[in-house]
Amino acid sequence: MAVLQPVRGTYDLLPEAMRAHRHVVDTAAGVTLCYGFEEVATPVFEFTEVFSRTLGDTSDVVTKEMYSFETQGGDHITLRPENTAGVARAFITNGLAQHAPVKCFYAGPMFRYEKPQKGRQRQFHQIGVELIGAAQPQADVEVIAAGVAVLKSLGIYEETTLELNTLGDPASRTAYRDALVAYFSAHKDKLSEDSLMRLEKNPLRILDSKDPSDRELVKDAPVFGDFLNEESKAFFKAVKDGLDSLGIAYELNPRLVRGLDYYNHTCFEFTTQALGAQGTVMAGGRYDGLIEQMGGQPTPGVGWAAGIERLAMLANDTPEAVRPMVIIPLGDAAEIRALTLAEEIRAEGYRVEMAYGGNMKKRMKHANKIDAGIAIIMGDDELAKGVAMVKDLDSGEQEEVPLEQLVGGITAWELAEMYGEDGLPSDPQD
RNA sequence: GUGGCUAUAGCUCAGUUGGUUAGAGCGCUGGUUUGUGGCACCAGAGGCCGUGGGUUCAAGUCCCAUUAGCCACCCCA
Repeated sequence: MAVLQPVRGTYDLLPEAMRAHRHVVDTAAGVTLCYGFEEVATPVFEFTEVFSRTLGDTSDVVTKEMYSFETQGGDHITLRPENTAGVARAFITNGLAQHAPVKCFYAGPMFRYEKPQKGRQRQFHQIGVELIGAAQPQADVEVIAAGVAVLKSLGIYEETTLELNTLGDPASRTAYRDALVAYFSAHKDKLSEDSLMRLEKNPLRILDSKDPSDRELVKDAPVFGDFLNEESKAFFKAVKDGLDSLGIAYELNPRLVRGLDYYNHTCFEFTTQALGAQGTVMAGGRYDGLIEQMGGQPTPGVGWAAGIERLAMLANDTPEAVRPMVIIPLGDAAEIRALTLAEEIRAEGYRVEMAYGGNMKKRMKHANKIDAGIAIIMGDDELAKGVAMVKDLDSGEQEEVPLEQLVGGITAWELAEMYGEDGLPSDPQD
C-alpha cells in the first residue's frame, strides 16, 4: 500500500499471529518427542546442488520456484524450498549413519518463488519429521501416527482426511510410468495443454488432472496396481495393516502423486476442505533413494512436512496471551521500591509491567489497556506501612497485602483471581 | 507462469450520473479537577483516495500502465 512494502509473498508475524505459530510448533515438538523425534535445525540455505540434484530436474520446485543466488565468493546458494534435502545432507555430513535410525523434528521458514495466495506465501513455515535409516513399513506407520497425534493435539484432526497411496519401488514405478506414457502418447490429441506438458515431466500427474477431457482418458488408463511387484504390494499392505490396527482411518487415493522425485512406496496427505485450493495440510512419504542420490550410503527414510500457516488457520485453540500484573507506584519512594518489587515478582516467573507516568487514573487506564489482571498499587503511605494495595481488575476487589507476602505468596492469590478455574497457564514461566 | 476480482484513516468500510475544505464505526490521544480503570459524555489527531501516466474546465470516481492482495488454474505445505 505505502511506499514501504514487505517483499511480495512475505509478511510480518505480529504477536497474535506469532502466538498461533508458537502454539503449533510447541505442540508439534512436544507430541513428536513422545514418538522419539528430537528437534534439529539445519541452515535455511544450502548449496544449490543439495536441492537441484535431489528434488528432480523436472519438478516445479527446481525449475521455477527456487530462490537461488551467487555469493561474493562465487558459491551457488539456494534458500531451502523444503527441508528433507537439508536434513538428508546433515545426515551424511555428520556421519549420522552410525546412529541410525535417526528421528528428528524441525520447524522453520521455507522459501518458494510462487504466486502468493491465502495459505501460500513465498516465505512460509513448516514443521516436519524425518525418520532416517529404517526400511520397515512400521516406520511409515509410526511417522503417520505421529502426524495424526499432532493434528489431534491441535484439535484439527477431525477436519482432515488422510489420503494414502503407494508409488511402489523404483522398478514398479518405472514400469508403470512407461505404460502411462505409452497410453497417453497414443491419445495426445485429446490431452489438455497442461497434460501434454505433464506427459514430458511427470506423467503420473495426468491422473490427477481436472480437465474433463483428460478425465475421460484417465478412466481407461493403466492401473498402477497391475504394475506393482510383490514386494511393493507387501510393503503397502503392511503399512495399511499397521494403520488399521491403530484405528487410523485413511482413504486410498490412487491418483495421489508427489512432485518431488525422491519419493517411493508410501505417500500420504492430510487434506481439508476448509482452506480452499490449498487443501493440503500435511504431506509426506518414503524416500529410500534420496540419501544415496546425494552421495551417501543407500539409506531409507520416511517423513512428512506440514505448513504452519495452514495449521494455524485451522487451529482455533490458540492460547490467550499471558495477562500481566501491573505495578502502580505513587510517590518518589514508591517509584524506587516498585523497581525492585517488579524484579522480585518477575524472578518468580510472572509477567509484570510498570505503570509509570501520569496520575493515578492514567496509570489505571494503562493497566486496563494492557489487559492486566492484577494491579499492585503502592503509594508512599502504603510503603511506610510495608504493604501494597492489590486489586483484582476484573472484580474490582482490592485488599492490602504485606510486601513480603506479596512476593512469596502472590502465586496462589494471583492465579486464582486472575484466571479462575480454567484458562490456567500450565506454567507461568513459559 | 496464465486468467479474473480488488486497492479510500491503524482496522472494517461509505463516498450517488466525474463537480467546493473526502466521511462513519471501531481503535488511538486528551478531557469530564483531589490515590482507582472498564461504562458514558465531550474534544482532538490521523488520508500523495496503492503508485505513475492520460482524458477533462474539473478525477477518489473514466482510460492505460505498474505494484500489491484476493480467487481459480498450474503446483504445492
